[in-house]
Amino acid sequence: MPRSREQNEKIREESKKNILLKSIPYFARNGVGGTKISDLTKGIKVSQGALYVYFDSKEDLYREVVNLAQERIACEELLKIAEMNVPAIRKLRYVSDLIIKNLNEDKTYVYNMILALEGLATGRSKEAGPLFDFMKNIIRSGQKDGSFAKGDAGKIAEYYWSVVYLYSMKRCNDPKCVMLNASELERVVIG
Amino acid sequence: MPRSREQNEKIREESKKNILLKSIPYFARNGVGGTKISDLTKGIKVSQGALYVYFDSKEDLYREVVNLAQERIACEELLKIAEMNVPAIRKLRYVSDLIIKNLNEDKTYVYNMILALEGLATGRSKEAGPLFDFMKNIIRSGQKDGSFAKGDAGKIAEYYWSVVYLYSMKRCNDPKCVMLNASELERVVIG
Amino acid sequence: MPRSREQNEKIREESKKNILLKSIPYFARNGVGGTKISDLTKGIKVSQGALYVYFDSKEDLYREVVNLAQERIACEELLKIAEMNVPAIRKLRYVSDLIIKNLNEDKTYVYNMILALEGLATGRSKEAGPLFDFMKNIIRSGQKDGSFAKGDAGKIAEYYWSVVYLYSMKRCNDPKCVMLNASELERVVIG
Amino acid sequence: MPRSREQNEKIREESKKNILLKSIPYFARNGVGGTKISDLTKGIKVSQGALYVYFDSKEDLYREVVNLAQERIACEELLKIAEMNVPAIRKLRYVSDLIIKNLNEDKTYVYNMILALEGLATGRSKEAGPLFDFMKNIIRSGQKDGSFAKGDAGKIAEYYWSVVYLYSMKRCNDPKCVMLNASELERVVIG
DNA sequence: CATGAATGAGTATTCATTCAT
DNA sequence: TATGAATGAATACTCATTCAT
Repeated sequence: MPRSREQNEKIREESKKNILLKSIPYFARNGVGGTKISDLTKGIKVSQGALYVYFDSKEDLYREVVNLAQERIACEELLKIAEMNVPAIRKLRYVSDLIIKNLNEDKTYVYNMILALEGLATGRSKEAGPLFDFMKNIIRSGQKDGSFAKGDAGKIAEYYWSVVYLYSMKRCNDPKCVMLNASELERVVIG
Repeated sequence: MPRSREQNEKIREESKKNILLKSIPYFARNGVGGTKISDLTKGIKVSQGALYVYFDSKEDLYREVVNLAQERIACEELLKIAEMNVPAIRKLRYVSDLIIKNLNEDKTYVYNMILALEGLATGRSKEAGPLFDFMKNIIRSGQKDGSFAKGDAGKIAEYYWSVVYLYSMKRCNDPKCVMLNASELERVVIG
Repeated sequence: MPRSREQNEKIREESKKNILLKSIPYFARNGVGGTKISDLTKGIKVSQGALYVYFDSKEDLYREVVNLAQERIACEELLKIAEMNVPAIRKLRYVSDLIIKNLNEDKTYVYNMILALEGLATGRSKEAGPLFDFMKNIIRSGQKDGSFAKGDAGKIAEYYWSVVYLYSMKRCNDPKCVMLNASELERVVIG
Repeated sequence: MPRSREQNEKIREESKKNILLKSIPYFARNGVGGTKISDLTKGIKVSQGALYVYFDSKEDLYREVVNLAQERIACEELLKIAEMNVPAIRKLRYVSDLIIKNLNEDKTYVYNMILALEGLATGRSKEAGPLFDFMKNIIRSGQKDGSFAKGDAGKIAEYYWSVVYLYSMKRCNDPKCVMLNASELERVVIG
């Protein structure tokens, strides 16, 4: 008996999601150029053919992986902090604590962060996506209430995330390296 | 009549230096993986054979290019600041001004900076070389006289250079992008 | 529907064997250095990529080709002669007849022989493998019963195979050249 | 004052001879394919350019090296044995003793022999040159007086030299290897 | 003529993508 | 659809030969 259209659709979705999720560590560790499709597919136990059913090219896969990583970083847990009714300085601390805690405890979080912020390190900050705007808003409100340093909120946000990115890279290469703490991370914002 | 040994020595040295210098923009813009030897040699107008006379492999060339870039960044002009008889906070400002000025005015400086700090972005901060130690010393002395923020001087130095690195990448991809200014750059150090 | 593991296993084995077998004439005729991968793959109608799926390098392929050639020469037909219950002198004649007949009739046999004995011509007689020991044993037993010449059995075996090798080379370069006959070949052993 | 035509001619001859002589070990050890011009010229302390003044190509140099090696093997000392007024069997022994003695004592002789006989191992026996005819004549006269085995003198000569060639290769690769003695070498001829 | 730096055609090897099963 | 063997264009590297000095 043939599967129904919905079942097929669901299976497709799941297969695709499976590939995306499992690809994250590979691209985070080695970048696009350093990741070989043959290694990747062997590692995630998917045939090369299957991969090309769901994605047009390695680049295409990479783009979708980055999008997924950004979604997973800019998750509800993080974004709802923006809506809290607390001063910007408290928001910033919540955010920083959350990030540092996750980077310390969750290797997958490290990978996602690297991918989510990879655009930063290659000068395509616009691709840093929602995280960028999220932080810019917090900074603006902190500057308004006088608790944050003055300056271009966009540049400062970039600043903040670049440090997060660098530390994510360090954790990725050396998972035992000492993490920065929240006040160190925030210094650039608070001044 | 054959050339003298010294003449040959000189020609060899110049050829090698020529390749190294002209390779800088290629590796800075595209990294090792993204740089094709055939493009590079065509671009710098040197035969592929000549390149392999002076370097064992693409990787070898890249390493030497990075070393050269580090030397050119950690030049006398910069390093003599460390020996000046002024407070750390003044030294820091001299350094920051110098860097920002050069990043603004000199595309080559941007390329050199990217290569010199590439190790940072891949978590191999030790490979950032003399720049790293140079900044650590300034930070330590600034912490001693109380003008700088407390904290692990190594981490803060990394912090500083990571921001420089990120902005260098931005300038490289978009030479018209707005540069950060000295006080923004220093905020993380001064706190 | 995907192939079963066994089907794939079989396909792989056959592909590898196919490459090995078809490579024999190329390496026999031109040696490793004289054989170009591009020519070889074009000639045997296999993509270069496929070759490198099964073999790490040209050298690796060559080694395996030599091993195969040795197996094919030291085949059952030949080796069972050693176990016959006849005097050494009869064994030697059987062996010589078999070799000469095959060299005369079968171009492939010529190629295999060249590859199997190539080690001889480069002074690495140990690599001549089982053929070498096989002949040494016959010679020893012939020396015991007095029908063969005295002397170091190893050296005499080398002698015997070197003549076989030389004639194989001649047949390879000029398939119409006059073959030596069994008694000429055996003279070195029988004395 | 410019050199006279004769002086120039002499200098040319000497330079050329120098290259030829010094190239012998390289080609003997590694063959044409295995010998790199860059290694060769560095080893014999001659510039690459100079080599191409005297020889049109690597192949050309190789041919001349082989010719020289053949001359040096088929030297007066050897060839005058043919004219001696002694039975063929004595001539053969003189020849065998001379060859074996030289192969044992003189590395250069080993190299020359390899080059002189290389044609044999590649089935181009005609290129074995004067040595071939020399031995054929001795064999014919030995067959006439009944002291040698019957058979095609040409084939037997090839036989004889092939063994000399193989042992030269062995000495070349392992100078400590045990040499064969005259009666072993002659067996194929005497029968 | 001598030199050795430079050339570039040639060769081995890799890897994203395709396709028969 | 799923599979992984096969493809071949792309790429790093080599080396006989040339040529400016």
